[in-house]
Amino acid sequence: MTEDGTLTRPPHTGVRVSGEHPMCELRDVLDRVGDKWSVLVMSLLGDGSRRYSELQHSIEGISQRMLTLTLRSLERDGLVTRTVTPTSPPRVDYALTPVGVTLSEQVSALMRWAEEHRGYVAESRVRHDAGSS
Amino acid sequence: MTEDGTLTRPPHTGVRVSGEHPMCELRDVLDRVGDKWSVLVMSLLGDGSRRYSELQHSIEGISQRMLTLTLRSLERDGLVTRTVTPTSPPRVDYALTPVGVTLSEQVSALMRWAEEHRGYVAESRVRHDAGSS
DNA sequence: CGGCATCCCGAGAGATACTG
DNA sequence: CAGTATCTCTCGGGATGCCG
Repeated sequence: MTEDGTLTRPPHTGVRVSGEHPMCELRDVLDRVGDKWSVLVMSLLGDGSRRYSELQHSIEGISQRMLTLTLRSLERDGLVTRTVTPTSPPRVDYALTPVGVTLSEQVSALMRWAEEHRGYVAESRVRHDAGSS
Repeated sequence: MTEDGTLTRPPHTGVRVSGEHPMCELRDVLDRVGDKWSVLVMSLLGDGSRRYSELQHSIEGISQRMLTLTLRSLERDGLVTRTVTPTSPPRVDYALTPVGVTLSEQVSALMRWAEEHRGYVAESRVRHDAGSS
């Protein structure tokens, strides 16, 4: 994310894999999925729409700045919608779009993988760290 | 990754989602998947084992440092194996473990998602950027 | 060939303060 | 309440140089 508020993905170092795979578009998705806050937000919105403040309090440790930046980015990509209800005090609700739902389902698949293999990974680490003591 | 060479995921700011979801283990996976180089390496190893130098030349733009760090990290997590053949000159081959293969399959699923929806995301961005001119 | 050690820089995360 | 603006500082990661 750039300083000026726009969320244009900056200078990918022009990565290119041998077999001419379409890695570029994959990177966009991976940047999304790899983003700490995006995933947490999408995970919460998977259970239904939430207000800004609900998100802020549900996600322990996120700053206002990062929450806003994350939501703007998700909105820009058409993954979440932002609905303003101009009451007083104002109310803003966020929800996943249909496409956003499909991505969050992919993330769920990844969560399942994580749960299935977390023991294995943990053991591997212990074993590895013990060996190279 | 820490300075001293260990790859212990440092100070996660103690993220915790409302409903006591097991986000912690998910983060490990997402850090893996979100990592630019890890994914590229696993993608290449998905086609069979590779030598260090093959990986380095196949992945345009990766530095020695990053390739080594990435491989060590993947090895530590039990996702790739490192096989040294002490010939002269020495030869080192890397390959996915069975569990590594299952993760790379998840990544493939994500790639499919990316291809299916990349047009949508691109359009959303254009539309959004046009609107908020 | 296949690394590790060192120096260095800039993007990006957090904290804080202000606004419609 | 729901943001924007600014300032600071960490640390990911590139470049370079040396070892087994």
